[in-house]
Amino acid sequence: MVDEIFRWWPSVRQTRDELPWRSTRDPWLTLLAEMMLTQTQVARVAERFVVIAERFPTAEACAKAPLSEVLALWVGLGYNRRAVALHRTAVLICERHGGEVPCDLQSLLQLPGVGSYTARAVLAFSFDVQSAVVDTNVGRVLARAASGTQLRPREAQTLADELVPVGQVRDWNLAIMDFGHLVCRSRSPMCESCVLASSVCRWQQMRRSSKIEIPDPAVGSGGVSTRQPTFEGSDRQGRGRLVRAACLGPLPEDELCHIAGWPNEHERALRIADMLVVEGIMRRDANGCYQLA
DNA sequence: GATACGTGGTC
DNA sequence: TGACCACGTAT
Repeated sequence: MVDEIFRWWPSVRQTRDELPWRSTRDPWLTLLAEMMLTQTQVARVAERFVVIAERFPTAEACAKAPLSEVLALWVGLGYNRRAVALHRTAVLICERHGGEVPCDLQSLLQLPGVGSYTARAVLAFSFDVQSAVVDTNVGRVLARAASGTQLRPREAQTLADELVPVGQVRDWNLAIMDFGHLVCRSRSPMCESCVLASSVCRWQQMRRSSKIEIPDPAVGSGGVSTRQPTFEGSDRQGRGRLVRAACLGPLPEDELCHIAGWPNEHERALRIADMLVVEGIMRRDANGCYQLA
């Protein structure tokens, strides 16, 4: 599988290398990019990454900035609690590691907002540590091509670790992610032109030798995300509106429900605002107004 | 292990 | 056009 994907990769590599975080191996910028990319599509992160990376070229620069500035830079990306985690992580990197991103898995996992994927991404992309990243794309490739069956997260990680070629950690992880994104896509995978289809891919083998349709092994598999409830009218939608509005100025308590888009649900808006306070995204000022923390 | 978490894009 | 999809971490 490794050889086939590496033979395919050059056809897309140049384009993919234009993504701004691919032109650096700086550990802090890699960590910043991966935290921004958490559950957020590449296309929407690209522009904003350039802005934030320029403002916070080091962990120290981020740690010294007020959280409200980090939040204001973040707004529009979604999952605003990641901005709080980023700021805390920057502070912790300064306190615990002298301002340098740690290069071991355990230390990285201690940082807020850094989980299995992000920690390994930093190791693989900026430290050349033997390590495999399993994001939704990689998880899908592994389930379909390497296994042919659903994988638990642990199994997916183990499989991924076994594949990493010595001395090509960064390139391999980028290549398999690109492959999952562009060829082994979630919907309508390009099996017709896939370099794995004729030989390696277990799912294709099963489909060829079976009369009935074989279900996609990537569905519900480890590392592949599950769907979520409707956004319209959800708490998340109201939260997003409150945080966005708070970037422009303090929010009086009695206006919260209108800003959240629920004119008749004052209680609900207040509950959401208080959740934002608990999460460290907002705070109540002396006037009882809500503003960015 | 189920659920919450934001926004923009596709069909 | 409204349901569906991409996209990891924390609890």
